[in-house]
Amino acid sequence: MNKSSLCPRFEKAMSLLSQRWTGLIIHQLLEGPQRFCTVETSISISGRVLSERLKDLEKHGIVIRNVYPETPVRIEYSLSDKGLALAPVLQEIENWAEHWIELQDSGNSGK
Amino acid sequence: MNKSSLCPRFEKAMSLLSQRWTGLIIHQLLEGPQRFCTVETSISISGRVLSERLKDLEKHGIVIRNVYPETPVRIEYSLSDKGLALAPVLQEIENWAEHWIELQDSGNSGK
DNA sequence: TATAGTTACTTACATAAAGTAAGTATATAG
DNA sequence: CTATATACTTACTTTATGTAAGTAACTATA
Repeated sequence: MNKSSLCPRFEKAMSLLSQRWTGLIIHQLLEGPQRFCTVETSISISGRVLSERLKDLEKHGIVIRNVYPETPVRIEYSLSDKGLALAPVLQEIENWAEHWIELQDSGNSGK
Repeated sequence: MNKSSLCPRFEKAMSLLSQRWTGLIIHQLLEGPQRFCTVETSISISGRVLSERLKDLEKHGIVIRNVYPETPVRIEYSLSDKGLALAPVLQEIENWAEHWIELQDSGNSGK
């Protein structure tokens, strides 16, 4: 019951970032603004869940939905400053993965 | 279809870390070795899922299960070097949360 | 010896989240 | 009018998680 030991900001951040796909979507958008179908195929997420996640991330001010009334209309998703600020988090995960994840099996690394 | 754009190590790391509770469990264990019930109550996770996660994290060499044949037997979970190496990731999430997460509403921060 | 308590789980079942596939809306091209 | 494309939404299935009860091993108390 002592959830009090956790910083509520951290807890909120974790509830966002520990959702499936959220990290990969942000990582993908760090490469630049992209369309729905680009993200969809890049990370092999289902359209249903991508739609859900993008709406959620937009609601949290992490992702921005840009509509270009071209012909045909083009919609691009990009990261806000809040979203771009997550770059160091993803970078640290990459660093860790480089050092500690082995590809052959999923067992423990002896490094 | 082009999953090739993702580093497979990173992808593997994300599939672990983006599971619900994984981050909070590691964050909790960064405070030191702890018993099952301590983790359970600290982060309000259900015993069923905690058991599942600890087994998975142990399998991946991130968590170590220490059995002390005392009376009564004491079982403590701690982080391996691989697990301890995740500290910078959690730290970056904390930094981000400090700067960008507001507590009142879940909307976008204007910072 | 019987009863109850504690820890670390496991099992059975219910609900929530995610995957799959088809459908809709809007627009252009032919 | 038909076909194509993008960005979704909807209906349905599968998987993950939550809840609550149960089990195993041991201790403490009556």
